[in-house]
Amino acid sequence: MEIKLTTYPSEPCCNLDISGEEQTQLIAMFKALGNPTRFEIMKFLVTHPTCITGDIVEYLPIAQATVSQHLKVLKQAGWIGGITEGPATKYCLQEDNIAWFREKVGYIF
Amino acid sequence: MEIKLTTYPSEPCCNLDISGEEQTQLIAMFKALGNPTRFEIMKFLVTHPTCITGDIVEYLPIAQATVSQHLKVLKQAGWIGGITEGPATKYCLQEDNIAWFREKVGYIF
DNA sequence: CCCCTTTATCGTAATTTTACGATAGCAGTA
DNA sequence: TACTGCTATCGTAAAATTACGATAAAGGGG
Repeated sequence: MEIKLTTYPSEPCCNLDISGEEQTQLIAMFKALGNPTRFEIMKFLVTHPTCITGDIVEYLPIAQATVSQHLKVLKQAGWIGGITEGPATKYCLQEDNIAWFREKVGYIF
Repeated sequence: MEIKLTTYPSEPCCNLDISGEEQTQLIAMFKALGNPTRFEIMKFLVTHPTCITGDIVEYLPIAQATVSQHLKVLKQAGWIGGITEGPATKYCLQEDNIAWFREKVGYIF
């Protein structure tokens, strides 16, 4: 027979069990994705792996300098990585960090 | 026998298959959590369900007005809900929205 | 009704973010 | 070496965010 508690403590819908460096890293990733332009860049990279900066500039309605700045934010947050390829830079999703994000979010929510 | 492709298209590590209103909502939730103070408020609410604003003000080293502002952001993003209880306001996690967030993130990553 | 408690909002200052044009740097090519 | 193409960085302006004190609003107690 199952005994059910009808009073507190009730089961919280998430634990948010994270702290320190990991929390800082996760917050940085949240912050980076909390911007429509950067989210679009991420989506573009899913369908256009290893594309170069110019491809993204061509795709988005914003200036090249702004795109470069957003790419820097995404890179520093760990979402993407850039590889210099001649005069261009090829960007791609940082799969290991994305996997880490997926696991952490899956655990704390 | 399994045939393995060694060239593109390779399997992307996430699909980010979202758009429109849902994407806007998700970005707003990312943005709201992309702030250390607001993240701490969320963590506090996990361990202190239905606490009032004053409890959070007491816990955090920032002014009451600032806390109230952060609570507003979290509420508008859908993370929390507030119930007026006499002169005070009881805040709690918005479980349904959090569940939605968990499912969406689980799907697109 | 007056006061006290609690919280949201207002006004404002400092900081950060976002965006752009201009420029510099770097790799490849003629 | 000069030139072209591509991208990062610089300088700067506009907008948004963050933080605070002061004030207003609203509920409950005397």
